[in-house]
Amino acid sequence: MTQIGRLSSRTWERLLKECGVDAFNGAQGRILYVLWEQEMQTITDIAKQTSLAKTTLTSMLDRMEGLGLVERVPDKNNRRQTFVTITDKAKQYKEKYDKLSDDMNGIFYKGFTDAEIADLDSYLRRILENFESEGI
Amino acid sequence: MTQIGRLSSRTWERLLKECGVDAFNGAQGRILYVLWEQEMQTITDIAKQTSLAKTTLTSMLDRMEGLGLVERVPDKNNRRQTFVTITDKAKQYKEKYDKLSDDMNGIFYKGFTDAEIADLDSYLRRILENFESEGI
DNA sequence: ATAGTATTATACTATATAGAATTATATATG
DNA sequence: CATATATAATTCTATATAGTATAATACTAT
Repeated sequence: MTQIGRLSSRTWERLLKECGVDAFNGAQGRILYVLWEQEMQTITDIAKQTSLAKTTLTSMLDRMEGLGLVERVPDKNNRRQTFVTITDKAKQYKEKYDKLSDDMNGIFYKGFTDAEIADLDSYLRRILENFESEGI
Repeated sequence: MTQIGRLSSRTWERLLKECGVDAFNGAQGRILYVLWEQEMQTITDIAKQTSLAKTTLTSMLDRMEGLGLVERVPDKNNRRQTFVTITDKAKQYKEKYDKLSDDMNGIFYKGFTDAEIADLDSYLRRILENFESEGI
């Protein structure tokens, strides 16, 4: 699984570059993905959904803020926490992202039936739950 | 799968540390793993088996050489290539590694039957083959 | 009130990862 | 033989990732 992770990460970076998406890279794209689902989220929320450490997100979001992809919005009710929201600029890339995401899946799941994909998906979810139940 | 990769990478690092393995870290352990299988390999061989880029291995092997885990041995028949071999020091850790690897699988596959594990394994191999057939 | 604990995020630091360009060597071809 | 091409590894550079330590704020129990 580590190997697949590396190969798909590199392929994903390449696909983005080849299709002229130079506004963000692969890792940033994965963060944008969860923000497209829900525009306003705390850093802890994003950490949970991406399984990234919060320390990683601090610097990632710094860079993405510099690129004009996201903005930090202080929460007035809880001054410890900060909301992150995507900018209009980032929103414009969603369609292209979805298309490339499909291309990626095309490589990934070549020769798989829909049932097999669903099957694998359920295995992966179970593994994620195993980590969760270990408090990881 | 990216999420699982991150969680298991962090868990793997933690397991090694908790069990007092401070001679190498998780990423280095994965390289040692392929060298335990076959002691003498070129850097290109290792790159293929780990799906790491050769540039990554250059610096990884530098560090590991510094730690006394591996040695570079020039190939006398082909001066372009370099063999990498594990040291006796590294060999001593194999048993502990295997034990921790089992622990890791225990978390990963909790609640899985043997048949399900084999099933998932075959899906993952197919995905790896998909990348290979794309020349990735 | 306040002391202790939990939560949220960041700064700092170290390692991992990989692309582009480069160097050295080997192999193929005219 | 000379030149072009392929292969193996490295250097250089940039980003991603996460751990430890820290700071600020919120919550809880007395």
